[in-house]
Amino acid sequence: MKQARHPEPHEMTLIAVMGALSDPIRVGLVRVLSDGRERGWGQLRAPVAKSTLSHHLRILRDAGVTRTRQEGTRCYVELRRADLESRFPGLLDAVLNAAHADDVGLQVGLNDTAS
Amino acid sequence: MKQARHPEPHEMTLIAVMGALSDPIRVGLVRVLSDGRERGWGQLRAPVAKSTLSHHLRILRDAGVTRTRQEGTRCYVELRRADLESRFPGLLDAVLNAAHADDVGLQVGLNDTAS
DNA sequence: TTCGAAGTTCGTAAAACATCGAACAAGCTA
DNA sequence: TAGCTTGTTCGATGTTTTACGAACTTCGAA
Repeated sequence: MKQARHPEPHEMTLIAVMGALSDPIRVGLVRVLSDGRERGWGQLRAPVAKSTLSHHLRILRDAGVTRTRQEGTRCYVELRRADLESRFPGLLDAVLNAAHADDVGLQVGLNDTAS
Repeated sequence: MKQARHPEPHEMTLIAVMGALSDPIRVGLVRVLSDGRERGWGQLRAPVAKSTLSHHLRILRDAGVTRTRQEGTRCYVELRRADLESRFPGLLDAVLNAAHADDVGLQVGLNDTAS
């Protein structure tokens, strides 16, 4: 479990980001992270097997949408809001607003832990 | 070749639109149409077979991104800018700006016809 | 050092997608 | 009517995506 590679802003591509955000589970994950707070992997709740959740988080990470930090055996995920905004201005907000208005990604949430 | 069905604005889904806009050919088509002018099918130039182009135009149409109008054997395509804007505010512009800055979809263009 | 917890990776299977050429349907035109 | 033009649809193929469980790796705890 080595530290995963994250793309620099200039390495992000529109197509990869659009692809990453065209799956309801991943949009749900992004919504959960949209308050800017870093979340523990285990805190994330989605109706898929953990290997599948790992896969989705990888797609988001590889596209540059999220950043994953390792700490011991745990890892923490956060949205790369500023990087996305500088690279693709307005895109993330437009998607988040649309997802909110449309109730996309509600199947994803947080486990009830002491926040 | 009956008139194709187009989704009403309330039938459009974010996921379908994001999916439609996560392919470079389709982003290129949207860019070509982004000046708001209606274009003839035959005017559209993309490095794929015509059956494939037809497929891409269908994905865009089914997602609600474009409208296709039939006239005799010809058909004409246009961007549904206002519908998209009302349904997903800011999304199309963000994608178009990013695509422009990033040179996404340049393989798509117009045939040199008397405009 | 043995065990459990946390994620990732692997192997696999099913579905979706992109692509092509061929066949087709519908409307002009000769 | 016969033929041409314009796009769509069909059938096939290879790739990508989503998904699962099992196996694996790391680290922390007992």
